[in-house]
Amino acid sequence: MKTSFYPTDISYVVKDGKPVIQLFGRTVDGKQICVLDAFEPYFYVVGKIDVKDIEALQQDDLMVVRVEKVKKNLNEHETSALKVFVNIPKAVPVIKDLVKQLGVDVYEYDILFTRRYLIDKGIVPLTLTEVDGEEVPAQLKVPCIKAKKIVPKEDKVLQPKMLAVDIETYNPVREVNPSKHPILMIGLYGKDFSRVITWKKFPTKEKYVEFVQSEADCLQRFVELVAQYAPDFLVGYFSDGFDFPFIHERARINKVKLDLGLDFSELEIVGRTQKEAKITGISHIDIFKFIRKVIARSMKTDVYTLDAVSGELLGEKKHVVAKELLFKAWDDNEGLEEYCKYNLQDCVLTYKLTEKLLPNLTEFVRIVCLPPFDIVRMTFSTFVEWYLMNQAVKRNEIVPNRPGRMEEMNRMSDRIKGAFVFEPKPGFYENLVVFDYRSLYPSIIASHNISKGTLNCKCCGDPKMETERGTFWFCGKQKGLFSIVISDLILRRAEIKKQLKTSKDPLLAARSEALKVLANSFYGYMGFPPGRYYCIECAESTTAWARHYIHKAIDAAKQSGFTVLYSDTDSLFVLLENKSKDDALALMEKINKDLPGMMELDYEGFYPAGIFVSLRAGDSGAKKKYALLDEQGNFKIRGFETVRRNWSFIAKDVQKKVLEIILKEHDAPKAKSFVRQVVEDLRKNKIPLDKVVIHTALSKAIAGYANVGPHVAAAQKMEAKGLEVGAGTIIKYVVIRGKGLIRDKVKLADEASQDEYDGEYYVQNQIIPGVERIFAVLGIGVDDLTKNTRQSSLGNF
DNA sequence: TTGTGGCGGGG
DNA sequence: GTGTACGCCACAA
Repeated sequence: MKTSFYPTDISYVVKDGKPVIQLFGRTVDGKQICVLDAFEPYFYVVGKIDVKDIEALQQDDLMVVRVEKVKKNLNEHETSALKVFVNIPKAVPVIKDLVKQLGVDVYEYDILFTRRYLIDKGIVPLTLTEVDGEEVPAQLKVPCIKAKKIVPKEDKVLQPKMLAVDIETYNPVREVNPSKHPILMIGLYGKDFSRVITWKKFPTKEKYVEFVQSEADCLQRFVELVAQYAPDFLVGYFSDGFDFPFIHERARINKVKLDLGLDFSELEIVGRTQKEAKITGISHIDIFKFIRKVIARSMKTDVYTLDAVSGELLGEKKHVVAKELLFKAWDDNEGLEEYCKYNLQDCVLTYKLTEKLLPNLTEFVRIVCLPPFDIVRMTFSTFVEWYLMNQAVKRNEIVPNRPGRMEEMNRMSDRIKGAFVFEPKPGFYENLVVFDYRSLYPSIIASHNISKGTLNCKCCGDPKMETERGTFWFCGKQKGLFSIVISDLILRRAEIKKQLKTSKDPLLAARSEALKVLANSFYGYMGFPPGRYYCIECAESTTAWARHYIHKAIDAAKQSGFTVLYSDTDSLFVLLENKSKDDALALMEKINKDLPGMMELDYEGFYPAGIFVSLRAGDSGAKKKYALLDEQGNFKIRGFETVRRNWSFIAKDVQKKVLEIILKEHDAPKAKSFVRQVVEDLRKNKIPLDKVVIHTALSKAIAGYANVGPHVAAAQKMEAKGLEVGAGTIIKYVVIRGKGLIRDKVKLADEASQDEYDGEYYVQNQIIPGVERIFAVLGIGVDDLTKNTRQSSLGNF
């Protein structure tokens, strides 16, 4: 009988001395199943040795089953190897040590059994798979099929059934302590399903609230409801680090069995430093981990609280309630309904976030070919590595070993020379054109065949590249693994981008993004010390070629009569002066004609005006600090770190307005008089109070601060008023007039009045630092902005 | 400049 | 579990 299903999770058991893979998933008609498949553990041996010597190896009940002679490639060169099969997975590390003692090399002895299975069978989680086999009885919560044959079927993906979970705990002090404090409520949210289980009764009309007798009952009911809902994904926010470890400990204390696993196994917390909560057959997705690792780089926020992340990605926030007073509400049984609402809303947000990011998660699962549980918890280097390993196996390559401790230490001391930066002269410029190399590092790796196995080959030697650590070249006859794999990624992405022009499918967009991110991670991976495919010569060559090509573009621009203003890594800023945009495009064509393979210089844009500022007045470099104005009137601002959260609105407003006047109107005197007006208004307390409020988030508990800065002083005042203040609390304060230290002059925002704020403080510490460097470029000093001289002029520029 | 310790997220 | 763990920042030396 043939069954089509989407695998979601994988594990294995040893039955009658033989390992059996358990592949959990959901069938096309929506039923959960488990597929059982026999699979043999093995590893490779390379070296001169008698097969009989290996066959004889045994230790207790761990033994070699058989040995096969195979043809493989090692570091991209042909070799003969022995494939050593052992009886159970646990035997691999033991037997490989025995083999190693015989003086030969061993490989692929640390690839997890379940992952080995996925690679070898080419099974892609979340993707339609067909199993041929009969149903067999088994001790599981779901029907079991014993596989005769299992193959990937169609390029269709699962819409997983998801359940979000969140807990609230009794928390009288600022400390998380599951051994002392009980769980008060557990929230669940899924499709057409809302529930908050709690064990103190109060009157309510909300249907989602369910009362039970005790904390133990609450935990018990949680287990029942999860089983009833039968999710593919159980989702939480920081649930590896908080919710599940807490639930686990409370269940232990209350003697409740958390047999959530589809094989009746209990929730398991593994790992010392980075905890992971595992449930057999159900994928526990800690969406926080995925967001911080994969999505974070494309987000604006710099804090990853559920509130901030939901706000940005969903436009929805947490339910507002005094969380730190929950223990009191519980003791007095007053206002608990609000906390239930809060609990449920956290689940809703967690659910929606996962729903939104599902295309991204799914694409990483499909590219890297690992279960969602693993993908959510992996870093980029492991993504690249796992992808390479998959490709290596497909190409009959033996996967290199990870470095030993010593080797890794040696690698860590190796630093490579970075990218080329041509620093601009600070100043105001008109009519700039920006070019950049499209995917510079990936395209160099692809075009120059940069790979561990093609490094300094014996058969050819061009072109050579001189680097800091020697002369390197890459084979011109045989394509290397890195280069093949990265070319494939680039081509696949180009194909998807074509499709995206006529389609808005979020899966396609996510796939394109995933491919890009993966390709961009290759360069970093080559210099990643714990990597299996570590190749410092490859990384060094990549940056050396990058410098070569950017210099080439700079030279070509100069030769065509352009003034080169600025260049960093892969981009080039030139001034048009008396030339046209067409001249710039012609220059680009000329440069592109000589580029090898997949390399290409792109026209990034034309900017009517731009300003480059220096780090400090007098400093020559203006690296990565500029503001450009495009033809639509939008700003492109880089490196102005002055616009920060903990600045007052007036400081941000003034900086923005000054850039606008200078770039759009080219009117320095106007910008100057604007600032002077603000300075005067501040000194006369004419700027509204809410514009001078400073917002700062407390990074830790008040007691943790050794020296009391202004925001800490303000926090102390809040505490004195009886408000709960801790890490993460946003402190809003105003600096008022007076003598002494700043911290003695702070007032809470809602207690200060319009006429008492210290205008001079704002001028010196908020306004001036934000615009000082911009004016320095125009030859206008701080005194010109703040001193009370009515007359001072500067010609138009 | 390099090295180390703590913390993020959650309540 | 055929395992090994991050990455950034503040602060010190």
